[in-house]
Amino acid sequence: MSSDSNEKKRISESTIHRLSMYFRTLSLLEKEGFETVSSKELAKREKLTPAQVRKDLSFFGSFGTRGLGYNVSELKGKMAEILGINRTWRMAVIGIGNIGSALVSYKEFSRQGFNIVKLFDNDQRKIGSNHKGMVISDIQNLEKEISESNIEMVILTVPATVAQYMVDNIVRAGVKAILNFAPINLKVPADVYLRNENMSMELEYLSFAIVNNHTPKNVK
Amino acid sequence: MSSDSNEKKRISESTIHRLSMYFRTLSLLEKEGFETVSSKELAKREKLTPAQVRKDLSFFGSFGTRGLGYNVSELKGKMAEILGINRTWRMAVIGIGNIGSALVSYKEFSRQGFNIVKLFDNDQRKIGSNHKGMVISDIQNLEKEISESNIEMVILTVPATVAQYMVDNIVRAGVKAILNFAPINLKVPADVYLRNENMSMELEYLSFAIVNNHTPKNVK
DNA sequence: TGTTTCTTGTGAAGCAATTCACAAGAAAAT
DNA sequence: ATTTTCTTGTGAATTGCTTCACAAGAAACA
Repeated sequence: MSSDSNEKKRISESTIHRLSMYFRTLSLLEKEGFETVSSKELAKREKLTPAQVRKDLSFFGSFGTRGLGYNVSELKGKMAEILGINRTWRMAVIGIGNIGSALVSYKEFSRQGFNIVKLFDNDQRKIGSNHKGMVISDIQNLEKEISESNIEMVILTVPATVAQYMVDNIVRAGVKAILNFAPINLKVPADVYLRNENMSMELEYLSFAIVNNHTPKNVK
Repeated sequence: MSSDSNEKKRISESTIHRLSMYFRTLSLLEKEGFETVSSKELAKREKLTPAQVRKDLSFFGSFGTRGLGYNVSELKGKMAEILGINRTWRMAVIGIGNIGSALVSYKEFSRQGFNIVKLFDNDQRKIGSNHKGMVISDIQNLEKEISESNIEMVILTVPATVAQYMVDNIVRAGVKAILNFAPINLKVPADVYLRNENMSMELEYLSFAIVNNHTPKNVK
């Protein structure tokens, strides 16, 4: 038995993040012309141990050949499949301010198949205007427009004060995943996935590291 | 003894991130008018256990009063001190593209004392122009200008292809901490702290979660 | 003043993640 | 065909992180 969805393997957050890293590195290796790669080489590029790499992969199957390593493009494909990025995702950005509008033009997202297809704002001056080939919609119509346009993930870049209110709307629209940039703890129902991108927190980590001469560095 | 810098306590990354969260929540509690707070209440707001909160704090001292809890503004002060944000930091943003220029205007940074005081780019059309009250400098002069202006941290928002080259310059300029947005594994000397902000990785996590019906959700 | 109630701070226990170590399998070399 | 070399996949050991559980201290109250 293998990909039975009832096998509730509890995969750790770190393992998933490392899969993303493997995917990225495999893409690079593919470009560089490598046909195969060993866990040793993969580990070296990620600053991990070979055992870590093999263990991570082992949660999902056995993809290698003993004595030889992994086939680069095959493993890349497997990673994409596991991560759910062997397809495209339709996304909306909510809040077209500084960060929001920067993310709309962020090439890395579309390159990975995360396609931003709808923009929302509450500012009358922005609503109806054209932004990177898309018309900015009124946040008032969010529920209706999101559920009609098959959007499964949203990026939330609104001020912290209104973030929870927006989340409630987003959830009602049937969205299942939210990437939140507002520095606030949001509440979502158990079946909705929420990730917080907190950039100040990263700077605070650096600040802590400098001030305390912290040793476990270069993490994440 | 207690705050001796030679006591190399190995504080985990997660603990440090939680300190940031405590700081944020304490600021909120202070605004809401609370004088004291218990580990129980703090934990509830962060979706943690009270023991976790107390253990985290215990690495740095004992700040509470048994039977009563913690004094909100005092603890907030301690957190700021530990995180090194009871001061301001002079920062530079390198690469004034979409993301870079959005971060220059990102209020949350300055609110936390991370002051962006210098901008760099390599685009002749941008160099010399005024951006949010600052003149964009030529990346050619980075080493000289950074070391002259007392900058200890930089935000790196350049394309992945030139990121390592820029890091080498940044390091030579004496910068001790880098927040990198380029999706690439950078090499830095052992005494330089590097954090990677990888937004695609967060979307990939969400994608994984949806596709695999992942259970440990709402983490970080 | 004495008793009750509350909450901290922290060793010990429990759990989760990482690394070790090696058998097993496959290719390459002789 | 046989031996050598290489590298995977994985239980077992280890390390690290979180939670438990409780003594100790402080306030509140009678």
